[in-house]
Amino acid sequence: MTIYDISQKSGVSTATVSRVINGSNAVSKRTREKVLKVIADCGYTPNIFARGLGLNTMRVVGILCADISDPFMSQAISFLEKEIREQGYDVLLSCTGMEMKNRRKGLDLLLSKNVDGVIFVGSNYVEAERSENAYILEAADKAPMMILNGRLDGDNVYCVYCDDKAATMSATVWLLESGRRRVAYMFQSHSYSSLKKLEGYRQAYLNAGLSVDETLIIECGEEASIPDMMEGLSQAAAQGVVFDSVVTAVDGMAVAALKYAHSAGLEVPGDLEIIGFNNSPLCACTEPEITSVDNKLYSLCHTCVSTLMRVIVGEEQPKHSVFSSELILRGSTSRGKVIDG
Amino acid sequence: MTIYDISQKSGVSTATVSRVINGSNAVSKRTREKVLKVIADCGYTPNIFARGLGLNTMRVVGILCADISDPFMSQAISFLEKEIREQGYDVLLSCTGMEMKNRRKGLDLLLSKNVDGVIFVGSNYVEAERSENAYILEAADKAPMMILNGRLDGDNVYCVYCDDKAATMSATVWLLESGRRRVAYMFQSHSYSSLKKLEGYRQAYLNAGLSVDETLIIECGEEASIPDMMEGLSQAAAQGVVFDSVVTAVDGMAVAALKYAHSAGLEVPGDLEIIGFNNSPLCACTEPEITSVDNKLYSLCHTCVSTLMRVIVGEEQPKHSVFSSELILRGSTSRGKVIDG
DNA sequence: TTGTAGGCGTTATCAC
DNA sequence: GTGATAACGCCTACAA
Repeated sequence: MTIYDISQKSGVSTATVSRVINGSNAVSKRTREKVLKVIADCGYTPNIFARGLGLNTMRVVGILCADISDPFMSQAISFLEKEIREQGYDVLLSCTGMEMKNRRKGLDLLLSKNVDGVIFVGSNYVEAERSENAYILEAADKAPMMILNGRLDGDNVYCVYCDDKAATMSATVWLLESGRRRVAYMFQSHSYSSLKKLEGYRQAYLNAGLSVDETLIIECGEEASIPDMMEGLSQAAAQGVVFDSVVTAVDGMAVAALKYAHSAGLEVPGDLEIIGFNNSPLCACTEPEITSVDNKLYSLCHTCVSTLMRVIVGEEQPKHSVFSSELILRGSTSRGKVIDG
Repeated sequence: MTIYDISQKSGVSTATVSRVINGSNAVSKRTREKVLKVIADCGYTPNIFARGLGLNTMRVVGILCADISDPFMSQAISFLEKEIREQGYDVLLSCTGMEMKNRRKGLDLLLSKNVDGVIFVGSNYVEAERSENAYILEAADKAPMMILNGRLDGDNVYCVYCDDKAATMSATVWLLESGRRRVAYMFQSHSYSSLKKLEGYRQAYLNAGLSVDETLIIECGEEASIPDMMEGLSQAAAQGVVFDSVVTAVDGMAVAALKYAHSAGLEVPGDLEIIGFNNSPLCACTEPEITSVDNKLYSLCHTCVSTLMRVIVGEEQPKHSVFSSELILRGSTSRGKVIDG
């Protein structure tokens, strides 16, 4: 069943059928209805490949992420997919893990399918070191690159992110103002975002006129599991590091901190206050629930997609869209209003 | 840069270039090398749309799910995506929610992109009522339909699932054999899988020579949140329903049950034992951790993709692949070996 | 408002 | 082993 069959059955030319399909208004009402009826009767759908060949697009945007089984990423992708679909585009998904070689390959594969744009998901997907991101800058030649929760400057590269430095700073300040003096900071990756958060942590101490105790900065391996991270805290404690609160780079680490507290017989928030990052559903699964930095994921995703769509149609768009975070108070901190189950 | 340019620059025909690109061995070594060099020099890549038009495939499989932000689904999709990519196919993702109209539309959209196969993810995606699934049977005309964690019989429809009835039965039996007599069952959807689980719950009581108290079967709304589900248990308790343990249809409900216990001042597992379903990462985030039914998600996904690939190349394949589950013991139950943090 | 015809870039089928 | 050339199905000037 091709456009040619339809044109025959409805006694018009293929051009007219094409016009009807594409909603051109240069078709008489009578003709349109006649053709539409034949199309409906035959259950005809245009061949997407032929159309792609002519138009040089299949209306698809590629999404690249390290690991979709991560709750934060899957939440992001859930938002993105919905927005993208509403714009009449499809989503090609590629999960590459963190290995650079695979990230490159994933992007190339997406480009080889002539996607109309690429979205990089995950604060840890874009490296702090600019040279590491060269492959993205090159790719931007072929399609717009959208960086969600990361920063990268380049032609045809657009970033949508939360001010992570300010966010971690205010989380740390919150604890300092609650009277805590030994705020630990836990993090994993060396992404741009991760380093910004660390800066924010330091800034909070500096602004308070206090100096930073470097032993309070606890780094876990890139692939650390919950037990690994608990172990990290245990070891720090065993080595004499004293901390009365923890700020973490992601919620998963906050869960680990909570479980560490439980295993060490510490009461939360009395003995240990904990603040996570991302305000993911995980925060509502624990007891007590976890205070976390809401980095406005929905807004980020919405802006990301709408910016991309405008770029695709050739509109000038801001290279950076920056949102502010918000501290969502729950039971793992003691001061202020508490939202808990 | 087209295949024609390459043919000119290397002084051969487009046919030969095409042969080289596609690894045909009917090309002399000399010619091949010459062409390969030109291709490399020009950085030429074949136009994917033109190729799609000729071959009538773009090597893409569609994945359909209700909600990728659900940890279980995102884990499944993570596994599936990896396997699919290893087979040289790309993944087109569509999250449709549970509304039937949208599920239909999602499938149609995927089919209109001429995907080589469709995978339905999620035990609650395929309905118990066969007539509700008619749209899938029709679609099977155009591409193989793979049902992950659900059952549906039809031409070109393949199912890969865990024996949910047996799984829930053994979870319930486990509690009965621990001496519990008031095992509640919590569930949400009316999917095939969900009904099978309920059957398993009933069967456990029957096999033990006990009768089922229908008030112990607690149904939550399709879209119930954790607080909603906690409320469901509270209400049941308030209405005089006595239960000493809970089996749930998904882990999220087990989290809710745990939080209910906490709010009601019940000790877990002493006053209330809890068993979840799916063995998702959530189970390791709570205190105590949650005993859950492992339904062998990785194996399901692996088999699903390898079956699909074989179907695509025309091999005869089993219409049903059934796996057995396993109860993973953690701190929310009291008997036997406990894996906990 | 409608029709004709050429082009999009590959692959496949023939001959040679 | 290689080269012409005809599909593949749609879109879109350009003509009428």
